[in-house]
Amino acid sequence: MARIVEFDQELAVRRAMEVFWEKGYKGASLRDLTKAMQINPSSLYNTIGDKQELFVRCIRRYTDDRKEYIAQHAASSRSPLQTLKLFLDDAVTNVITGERSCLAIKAAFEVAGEDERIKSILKDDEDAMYRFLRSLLAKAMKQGEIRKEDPELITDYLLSAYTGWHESFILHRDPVKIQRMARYVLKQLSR
Amino acid sequence: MARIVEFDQELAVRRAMEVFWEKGYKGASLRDLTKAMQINPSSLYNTIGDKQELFVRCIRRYTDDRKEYIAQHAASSRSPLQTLKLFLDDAVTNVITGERSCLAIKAAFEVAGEDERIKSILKDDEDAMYRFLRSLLAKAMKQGEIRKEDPELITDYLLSAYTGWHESFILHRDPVKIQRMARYVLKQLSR
DNA sequence: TCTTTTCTGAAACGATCATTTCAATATAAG
DNA sequence: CTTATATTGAAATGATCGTTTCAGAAAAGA
Repeated sequence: MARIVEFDQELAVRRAMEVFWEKGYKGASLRDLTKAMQINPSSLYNTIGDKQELFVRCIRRYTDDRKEYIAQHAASSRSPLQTLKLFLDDAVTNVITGERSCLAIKAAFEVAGEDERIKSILKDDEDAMYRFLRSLLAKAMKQGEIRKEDPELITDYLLSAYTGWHESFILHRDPVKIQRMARYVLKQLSR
Repeated sequence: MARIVEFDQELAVRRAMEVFWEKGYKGASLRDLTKAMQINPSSLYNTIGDKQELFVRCIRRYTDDRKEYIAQHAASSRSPLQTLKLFLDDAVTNVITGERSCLAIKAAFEVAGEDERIKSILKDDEDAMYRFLRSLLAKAMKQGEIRKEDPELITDYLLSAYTGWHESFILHRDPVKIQRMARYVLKQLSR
């Protein structure tokens, strides 16, 4: 037979993801990408495909990481409200420590209007997060940990707020502002 | 003396704005731009400047339009709550009828991390909106039209939600979802 | 070891990028 | 009308874009 593929695809995609994350889809050149991936363009095209396909893989990798996060917290033994608090803490941390914001949100605004595959992956990602939060909120309400309301509305509210926090942090770089908003969300829920 | 500038700069910038709005900063080529502006690249460089400068002008034009909107509603004779309702209606309409989302938000996520001038303009824009809403909310609270709360927090909440609505609409294209969220906001305020 | 298959690296591909050049053109002042 | 100055359109600039080509290196089976 013949030679075997030498480079680690998973690692290479992870490295490409970092480049897309920082520069955006259009802002990342194939030179940037292949340099970070430490492979030759020919290797990229022989294995993964073109730039668009690589981006799809990167977005999938990013959202898969989130799916894992959700799975972990969904199986948690903590109380719903405690899980929710942890989730909000992580959300705040994500916003105020990420230099380059959130890859999924950036991709939504940059290319989801033109690229159906990307849009579909991001939609699935949001849906998964939606189901997780809705179920969490429903449980917390049932157990009387938070005020009873339409859990779907609250979920939409949380997801919207998270996106807004990212934009706010890009413009103002004010961690306290984000933390205050998160605290307010929690206060409103338990009030 | 000499020849006078022939093309209408204001109109040309407006046309360029549409291109940036649709394709993003990096996605818009100078061919796209000058074709839409109906001018020659040399005219662009002799009057406005390079691509970045043109983008700055476009973003300024966009945010100036918003400033005008704010000024109109700030001087309105309606009650604070009525103005707020109108504002929310406009926000929903903006989200669910705009094919290309919001130029300011897209620019924030695409370039505000790297371009200080753009970031500064967008920050000023957000600050203006912030002051308008805060004052509106404070008045509405004073007059007992809505529940008394920290008006700054509610303002942050509203602005965050607006950004999130845009992302939601890009992914789901569900107008009813946006309308429900807006109605929920209002319900929560007056409750 | 030899053959066969496949991957890798360097180079080159045409296309398009943002930007500049410059001669022809148009206008206002003298 | 002439002259001086500025704008315009067409073309070309070098750089960079995403992608492909291809010879040579590498590995597995015979």
